[in-house]
Amino acid sequence: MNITLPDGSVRDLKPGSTGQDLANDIGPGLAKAAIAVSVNGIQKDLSDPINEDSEVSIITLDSEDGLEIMRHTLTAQVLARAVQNLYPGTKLAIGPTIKDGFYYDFEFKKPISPDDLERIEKEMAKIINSKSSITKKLYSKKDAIAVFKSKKETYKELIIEESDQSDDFQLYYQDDNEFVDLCRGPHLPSLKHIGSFKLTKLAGAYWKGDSKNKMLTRIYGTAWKNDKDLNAYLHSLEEAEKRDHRKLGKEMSLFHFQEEAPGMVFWHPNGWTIYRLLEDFIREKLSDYGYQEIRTPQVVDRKLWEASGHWDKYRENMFITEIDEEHANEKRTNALKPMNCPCHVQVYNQGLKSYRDLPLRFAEFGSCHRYEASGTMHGLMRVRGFTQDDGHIFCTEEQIESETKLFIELLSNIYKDLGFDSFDIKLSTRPEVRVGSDEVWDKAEQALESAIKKLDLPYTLEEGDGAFYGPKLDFVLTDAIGREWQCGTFQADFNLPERLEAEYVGEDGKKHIPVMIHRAVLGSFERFIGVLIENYSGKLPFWLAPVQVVVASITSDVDDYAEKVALALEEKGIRCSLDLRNEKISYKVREHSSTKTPVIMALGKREQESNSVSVRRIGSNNNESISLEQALKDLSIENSKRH
RNA sequence: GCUCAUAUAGCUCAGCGGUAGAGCACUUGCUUGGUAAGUAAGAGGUCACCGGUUCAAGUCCGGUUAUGAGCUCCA
Repeated sequence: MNITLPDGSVRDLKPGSTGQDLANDIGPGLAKAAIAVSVNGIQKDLSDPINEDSEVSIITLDSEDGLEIMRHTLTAQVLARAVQNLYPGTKLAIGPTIKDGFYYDFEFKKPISPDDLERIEKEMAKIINSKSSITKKLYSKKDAIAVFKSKKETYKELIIEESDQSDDFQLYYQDDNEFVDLCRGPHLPSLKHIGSFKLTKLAGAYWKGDSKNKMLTRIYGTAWKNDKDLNAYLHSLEEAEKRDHRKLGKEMSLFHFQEEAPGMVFWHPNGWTIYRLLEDFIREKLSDYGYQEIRTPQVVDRKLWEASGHWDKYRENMFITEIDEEHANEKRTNALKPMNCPCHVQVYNQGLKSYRDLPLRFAEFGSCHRYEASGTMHGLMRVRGFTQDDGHIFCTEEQIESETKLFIELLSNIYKDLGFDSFDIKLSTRPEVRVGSDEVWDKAEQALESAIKKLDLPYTLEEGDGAFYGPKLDFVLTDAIGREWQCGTFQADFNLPERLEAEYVGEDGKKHIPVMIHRAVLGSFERFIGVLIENYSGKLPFWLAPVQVVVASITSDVDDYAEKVALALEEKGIRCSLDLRNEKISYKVREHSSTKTPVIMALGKREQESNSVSVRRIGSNNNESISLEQALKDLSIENSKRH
């Protein structure tokens, strides 16, 4: 049979030859490095026979695929075996690979602590040292279940039982031990191929990801080809930690949280400056795109929430308020608004609307409160009190597509100015439980999809992930350590307008129900600022920096000149602070650099005599001497460019 | 909400049964120094909160609250 290699060359091998035979045939170096093969795009064990003409590539640890196989073997064959050696009776659940590493879920008889990880690592090293070969056997469903039943591996049994496969269950063995694990493979042919690894953390995880199920213990780890790669990865994690907005928020004095108001931000002057600048920026953009800004109440009677359906479906997330009985002369229950939409419909409903009024775009920087589960809070990214750059578009079904297109343009435009050149779009389609006819869903899903396609943007489809009231687009940004955060959103809604009796008079003179589109670009100011800080590592662009320039005197003789320069900057609308402290200039430079001030102007006798300034930019070790006049001109221009 | 962990000075952390510690920051003195830490002294803590064990509790145990990492859920 003919085997075609990735470089196009063809080798003639006997049918039934294995990947290892092929590697041997190519050369001794590869024969040693080979860990698996890809046959016609499907990964196979090196020991699997190849029976017909195929395109085959040999996988080694030099490829991402190879690393993944190694991580897989490490978790399923080494970590799992080590844990069972040390803690007999521990049940195995699942152990997949993830980005840069792997995890394994166990049910321990007694809980273990993070200190145990070191012990497990040592046991793993011992197992790897045995350099055992790994072999696999195929079992029928019945036999496979019997194997795991005898070992009391209830989770494995369940996995096999629930599988629709009837035979060829792959069980992997090591040659020096009776350890066995079910696996779809492929695995390393031998433990000698394992590179460098480290167990990183211990956490709970629900069986099958369902919070109704039992919580298992998950051990996370990372693995690389060698120590060098492992250390580089660990170092990159440390670097990412330095960008954490919670850390930078403290260092730059942007905001804080405290026990009395969990999940609610205390904005400091510096942080609030960023917030306001961002709000002004968005306000201008919205106005350019035909939105009218409104403002609606924070505390609203439960009657409205009952009408909107929130009281039924969302109450566990709402802060409910009651008026002190002693003082209230009316008894009513209110809720802090968790969303702005019902209030926006109230504004829409004032006065009769004609089809000529549509699309009608309302915007509100709406302050919302949601009682989030305690474990979900995360710095600015997930809070209980936040402000959305919310907006609702009332339009006809026919207008959905053009509104989608217009919105994505607005969003891309804003994201680009704020330093995000790329973002992920997720299109979520109809869920099983939903309102509205299939025809309307068809139309809405098509409208959303066709708008993204016309803009030639990549997107991923999340089938069945839409809201019960309509399909949606989510716009996702990534934080310093790779966690994804949904920021922008665009959701068509066929439900709420009807519930809250929104109408318009159509061309036909009859009343119709408009479609309502919920949309936000930033999502929430809080989250977006968190992502923004991490994306810039705190080094915000000039226009967004809370303090744009620090004017620092080198000796006290030039304090007067420094004051003059600061005043001139302020007159140009530049936010500056004056540092006349009795400290050396290098001390001042260090301090202002660490708080990420974009520009430091160090002023000494030379500058005073020539009416100039020395400009030092954040991130640069150089400084440039220019005339004060030129500096004022340059910085004013820079300040007016908002990107 | 669940699992595990953590909570000591403004910040970062050490101390883990026997009179509260360090570095930085802060205040004051000396120093006027040219681009990432000049120098000396001083001040600063009900060791998150509530209870228990003990002659004695930051230190051991239990609970509460908050925070962190995951899981679940979401902007």
